Parts: sequence; structure tokens; C-alpha cells
Amino acid sequence: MAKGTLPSSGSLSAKAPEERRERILRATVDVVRTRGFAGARVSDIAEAAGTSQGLVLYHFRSLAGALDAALTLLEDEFYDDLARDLQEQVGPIERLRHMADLGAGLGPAVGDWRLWLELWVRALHDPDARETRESLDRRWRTALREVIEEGVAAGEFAPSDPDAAAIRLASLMDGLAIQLALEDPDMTPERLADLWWDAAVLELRMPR
Amino acid sequence: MAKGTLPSSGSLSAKAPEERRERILRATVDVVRTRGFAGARVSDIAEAAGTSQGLVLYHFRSLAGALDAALTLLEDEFYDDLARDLQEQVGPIERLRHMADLGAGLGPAVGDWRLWLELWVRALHDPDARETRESLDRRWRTALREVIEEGVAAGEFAPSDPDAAAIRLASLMDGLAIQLALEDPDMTPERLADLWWDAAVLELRMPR
DNA sequence: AGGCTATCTGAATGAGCGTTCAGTCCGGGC
DNA sequence: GCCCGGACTGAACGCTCATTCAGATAGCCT
Repeated sequence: MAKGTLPSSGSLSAKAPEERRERILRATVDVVRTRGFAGARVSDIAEAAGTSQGLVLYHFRSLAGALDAALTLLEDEFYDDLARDLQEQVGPIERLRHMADLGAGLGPAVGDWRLWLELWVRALHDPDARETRESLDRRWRTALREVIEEGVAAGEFAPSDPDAAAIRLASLMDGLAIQLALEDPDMTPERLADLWWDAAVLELRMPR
Repeated sequence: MAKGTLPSSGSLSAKAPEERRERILRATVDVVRTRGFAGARVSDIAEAAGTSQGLVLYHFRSLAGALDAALTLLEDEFYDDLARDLQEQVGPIERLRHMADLGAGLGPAVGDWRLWLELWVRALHDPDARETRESLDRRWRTALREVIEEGVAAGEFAPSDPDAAAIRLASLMDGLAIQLALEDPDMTPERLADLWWDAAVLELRMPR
């Protein structure tokens, strides 16, 4: 969607609206990350984006509109990142290991758990957010189940109940991630990855 | 803490301040449960408690004060409930099973996961809430670890790493509970209890 | 060049909400 | 009986913040 016409100077006005829109969107995500959905102000977003409040409302119709747009941006990027990341890995064990790292925030992007927490709570009260988070969650769980099935087919995994194992491993990741997001003194990305991996070994009855 | 002097009529004014204070506190918890911390207004609390806004601010110094007080009430009750509930059960297996039910919200009180989600997010931004949630979490995890140790001592459980098992089982509960709190279509209290119990069987290498 | 429109801005508007306040009510001590 | 102070109320105050608005600016089309 890049404008073909990218004339001369910088950004003073009416130049690359799409690009500024995008900047505002990124800024919105940043603000939510730090201040939370509840604490996000139009002025925060404008400041973070380096524009006026007016422009935020011009591009999105309201604060809620900006927040919603940020939500769907998040969703789209999550999809893409996850698909790309997993495709780079070969074999179920590699993939599973990579998912542990992704969840721990060690891999690229994807896991920004503060944002996830915010999304969950917003989902408690906002139907739109509820749908987004359900979709994201389904996506993640599906990916996990696929990796598991792949492993079962390859004879690497032998879970007693693959579906239950998938749900549990996904949920365990969420639960561990909460502690990470809240900076619980005894949780680190590495520890999370280890704990989760050990659980996977157990659940999937992996050899060794 | 009931005032010894409980004269005649109902509640019109200046009668049982402690009782009204308590009513307001309960109302605050209710409001947080339904509207969330971010959505809680003084007027909501007043209405839910059947008093004036003025009185809410009279008893607690501010809205934040009321929310904080509600938080500590929650904490205290959680402690008491948990201790009492677990004491009623005999033997590690019974206790562990009971913890599954508690987490699923099947047992009495304790598990109100919407509230927990709210607490988590508040903890992201408010140090007071952070401490409360850390304390609650520690409490729950300690209880779990004690039950596990008890089971190990009795020869009922044989986890390969008791500490890791405790953390994982606690985290798994949180993760599963999120879906319950968000009313994810494929999660019910019974399913949660089952999934968790099966994980416990696996983690603790319980016979049968 | 001249207008037209999309983009952008900063100030003005107004609603919502926490907090303050002046005052009422009532029980208890003198 | 009278006064005092705690409990309580409803109205008023003032602040924060989303949204509106009246322009300013600049590319584009003729």
C-alpha cells in the first residue's frame, strides 16, 4: 500500500498520510503497552507519534477507534510472525522448542505478555477485544496442536491425549507468562522456557 | 467485629458505621468484579452500596482508597478461606483434588477469576496491587507445595522435581482459569478441574 | 494561476467524574 | 433540655480529557 508518489521533503504536512497513520498506530500500541488500555490518552498517542491530537482523531474516528485499529494490527502481525517463525524451523522438536522461546520472549516479537494481559482484561468488557483474543488464542493453540500431531506422526511424541496436551501446554504458557509479565522475582525468560519444555517432555512422552 | 450496641431501627444514619463501611467495601468488590478497576466509579459504588457518594469518600479517603481497601479485604478473605477449606480435607490426594475444585470455582468462594485478571493488570501499573497479587500467589503456591510435599512424604506422589511441579501446576491453573474467566466457549469449570487433575497425575507420577 | 480537497493543527467546547463543602440528623454526655 | 461531634447527604467545584471546529498548508487537476 505504499504511495507511489513520494516527493521531496520530510513530513510537515499532507505528504504521506499512510505512513503517518501507521506511525500513529505503532504509537498507540506503544502507549497501550506502557500505560495500558485504561490509561491510554489521545494526548499520549499524539505525543508518542509526534503529531497533534487532532490528527489521531482525524485518521481514526475516536480514541476507541484507534485502540481497535491497534488491536487488529496486533492480530495481523501475530499471525504473520507466527507463521513465518515456525516455517523457519524443521521438524516437530525444533518447532516445539522454538515455541518455548517465542513464549518466553526470547525469539523475535510475538510474545509481548504485558500487552496480552491488557488484551485479556479488555476482553472481559469489550466484545471486540474478546473476539480478537479468542482468535489469537485459537491460532496459537492450533499451531501447537499441529506441531504435536506432526510429532506424533513422526513417532517423536506419544501423548496419551493430544488435544488435552495441547490445551494444557498452551495454558501453562499463559500461566507462566503472567509471572513474567508481572516481573515476579522468581521468573525469567530462560526459566519459563525450561519449565515449559520440561512439561512438554512430560506431556508428550518424548524419548529421553 | 459487630458493634455491641445495635439499637432499634434500620439504617437511616449514624447508626452502625462499621456495618455501612463493610457494605461499601463489599459493593466496591462487586463493582470491580463487573466493571473492572478501570471502570469503577464512586457513583457505582455508592449506588451498589445504597448510600451517597459522599459517604464512600467519608469512610475511605478517595476512590483509590476504597479500591485499596477492597484489595486487602480480598487478600484477607482469600487467606482465611484457603486455610479453612484445606483443613477440612484429609490426606494429600483429597487436598489436591479439592484445590482443583477451588480453582475451578466449584468449591466455595476463593476463585473469582475475573477479579484475579483485574488484579493482575492493575499490578502492572500499581505497586500496591503488585504486592497484593504477589502475596496471594505466593500463598497459593505455598499451599500447593505443602500438599505435594505431604504427598511425597506419604509415598503418594513421586514428582521428579517437586518445586518445578508446584510452579507448573500453579501456573497451569492460572492459564486454564483465564479461559474460564473469559468464557472461552470450550472451557468449563468441570473441564478445567479435569485437565488440571490429569496434569497433576502426570507431574506427580501418581499411581493410577 | 486558481481553486479544490485531503491532510494537519491548536484552541475551544463540553461532558464526566473525583473531591470538597455546607449543612442535616441523631445519639450521648452534661 | 442542651450541646457536641460523628455519620451522612446532595449540591457545587474544578479538573481532565475526548471530541469538535475553524482555519492553515500543500499537492493536484484544469
